[in-house]
Amino acid sequence: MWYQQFKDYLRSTQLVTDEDCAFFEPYLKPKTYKAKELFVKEGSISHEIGFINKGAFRTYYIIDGKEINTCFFFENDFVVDYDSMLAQTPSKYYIEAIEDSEVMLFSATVLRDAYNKSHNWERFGRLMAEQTYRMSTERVESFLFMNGEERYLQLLEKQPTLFERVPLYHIASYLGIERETLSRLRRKIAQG
Amino acid sequence: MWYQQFKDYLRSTQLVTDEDCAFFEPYLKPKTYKAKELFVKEGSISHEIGFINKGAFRTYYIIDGKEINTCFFFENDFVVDYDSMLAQTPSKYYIEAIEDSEVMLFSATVLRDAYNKSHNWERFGRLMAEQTYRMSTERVESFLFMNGEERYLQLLEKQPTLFERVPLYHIASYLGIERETLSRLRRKIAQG
DNA sequence: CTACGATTGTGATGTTTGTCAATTTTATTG
DNA sequence: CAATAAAATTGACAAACATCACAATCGTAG
Repeated sequence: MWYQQFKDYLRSTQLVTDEDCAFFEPYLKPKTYKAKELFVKEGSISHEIGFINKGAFRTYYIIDGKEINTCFFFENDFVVDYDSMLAQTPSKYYIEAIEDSEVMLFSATVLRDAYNKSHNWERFGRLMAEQTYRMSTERVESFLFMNGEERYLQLLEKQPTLFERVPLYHIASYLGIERETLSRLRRKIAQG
Repeated sequence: MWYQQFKDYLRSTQLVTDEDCAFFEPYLKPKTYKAKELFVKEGSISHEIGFINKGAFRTYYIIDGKEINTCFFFENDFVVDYDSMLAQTPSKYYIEAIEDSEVMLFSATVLRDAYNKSHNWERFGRLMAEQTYRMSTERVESFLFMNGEERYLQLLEKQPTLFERVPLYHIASYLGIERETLSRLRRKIAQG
């Protein structure tokens, strides 16, 4: 059952009790997305968060007619435009399913209620924010301290599964380089 | 009085009560830093957070013998290696006073206690984390979507005071470019 | 005021990466 | 399996940026 996976994930964090979980249950809505279907459209305000049971999503931005990927989400991740959700401002991004996917949806309002009613959920929210912050700073540092090749090698090491599920031209823009450049890097690295 | 400025700041957030503030008061330690004095040394674990009453700090990293600035802190900011503090891992950075400064110090342990004891403080921590997260993603985006010139112009618009208090060669590395490149950009922009 | 160090600017040159156009390889569908 | 679309590669060239060496300017202690 779909509920089960979400509950298992929450339990594994050891941050919330079964009681805390029960608060959420009535507000959870399962939903499926076909590959290429949009989860968030640029310009919209994100009211919903999805816990991914199965599948994958990408967040991208369009600039000069070119798509730039900023984020990938997979099983047991929360798919959301966190920025838009937090500030309740229009999203700058599109979020698109890149595989047929199954998610548990819940609204930002319910989450905020949970934060208000339960210290545990508030802590959960803090730790989530701190964790995403750390991922984000790592990314900033990768741009400050490394060149494209080093960023590629680091990503390859840290998230090898990414390369099995996402085409290289999506990864290139995530690394902040052109697909041609990534292709050349890979040849250079393969040749030694 | 130094306490007062910190309390005024906390009140202005409207997130914590006077009672919540009182919890902190016994643990606050005023401290001054001379310009060029270190607040955090690379390799150390950050146990302390400072609220800046007056002055300025910079966070930098040394790579290939070259300093790269990643962060600047000013009045009413918290100066801290947030990453090292959260994860309790050795800092990758140096944090240095760039002006004679006055800060209110408190320990990460006290903060964690506050998080545990008070839902209000926990919420405060969540919102801080969310805010720093948003600043961090903005920075990632600036690297993905913009070139050096655009990053410079954006920074000039968003943080004009930075340019009054920090030399350009520190700003250059913050922007991810060389000081010479920044100098040339400025000439080009000045000439139209 | 002078001298020194800190900061900023400039020129010449090389490297890295982007851009455009085309081609090859790989996957998908009828 | 053939046809077609999607993804990855390649070459030629241009633009952005780094590097090295040095010159100019600014600010401040003596």
